[in-house]
Amino acid sequence: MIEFDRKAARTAGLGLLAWYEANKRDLPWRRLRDPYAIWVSETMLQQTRVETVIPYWERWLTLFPTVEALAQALESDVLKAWEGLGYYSRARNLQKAAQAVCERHAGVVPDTLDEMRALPGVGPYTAGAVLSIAYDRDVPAVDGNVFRVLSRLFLIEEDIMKPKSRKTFESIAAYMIPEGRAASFNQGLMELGATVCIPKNPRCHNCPVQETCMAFAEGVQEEFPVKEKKKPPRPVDMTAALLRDGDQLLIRRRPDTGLLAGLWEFPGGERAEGETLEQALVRHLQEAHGITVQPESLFATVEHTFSHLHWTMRVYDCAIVEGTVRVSEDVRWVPVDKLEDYAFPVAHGKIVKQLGGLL
DNA sequence: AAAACGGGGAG
DNA sequence: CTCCCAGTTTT
Repeated sequence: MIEFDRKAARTAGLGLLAWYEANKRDLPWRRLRDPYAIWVSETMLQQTRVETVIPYWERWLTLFPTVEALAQALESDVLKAWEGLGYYSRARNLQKAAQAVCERHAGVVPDTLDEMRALPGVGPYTAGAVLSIAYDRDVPAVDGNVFRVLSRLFLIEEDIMKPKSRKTFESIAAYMIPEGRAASFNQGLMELGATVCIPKNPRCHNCPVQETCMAFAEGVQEEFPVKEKKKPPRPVDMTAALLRDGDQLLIRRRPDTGLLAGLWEFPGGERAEGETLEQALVRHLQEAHGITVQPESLFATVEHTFSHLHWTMRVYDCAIVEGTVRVSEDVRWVPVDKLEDYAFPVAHGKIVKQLGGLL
């Protein structure tokens, strides 16, 4: 099984709890006990910093104050409210989950691990976080901060990138929970990781559990957690077309699955092997919209890095030399000053920003 | 087990 | 520039 110092774990659990109660940050979702509001905050906080989330969370609770409101909202409004937060499946899943909660649980966020886990977008972390914080259940909530803090406290050398190591950390975290106090303990563990036990240059001098930290005792806190290196983003040459009709520009909605699902963009696509950028653009517009275009001038170059790929997107001012665009629900001519009504990924939003003096 | 899935902030 | 963050889903 897992080896760790049980006595040290209990001591650290209590120390962390006391430290959190005395030092917790005043975050807006900590002022409420509404399970829905907490669930929304936990979903937004996935891979996203607190400071980034706060304004989104406040706007979200105004737009969609209840599970019912979210369930009944237009998906386009949901995506617009999420615009810029990234990982858009979180927003789509959150709405689907809200609809499931209305159908299966009469609009009440479930209070059991199994029922929470059954909702789309709710994994082991979010289920544990909502159950402990909103319903005071003594279950662990293990995120990146917890991996880091516990790996240092107990000198755990397992690679945190491997799925199986989650169980190790959940077991330790579960053991450390002071009975009935998981809400504060779990948040304390994460708070310590976010403010003191940080990845680089951890502030061990004002750590409440320095006494029981094995990594600090050996001066190796910077070496933890053990994490395998991930591959660099793959470079992709992307093209996009500015097609004009009077004061209007052509935009289209991306497919419901895959990268940036459901967001709007300027038409174009990846350059294939052995193709020039202009050839790629002409091919994509022909294939997708049945028109032949002529790239006339380079309007802008936009760089954007995702976790797994890097776009260099060339945006061309184009003329349609043959055919007519078939408009639909997902392909529209939109006046420049109405573009802000649509949810764009950041890369295409950069294009919108540069459109100012165009028309 | 590995890859896909965004975006921004810190050093 | 590199690394990393209150992760989940799909392959």
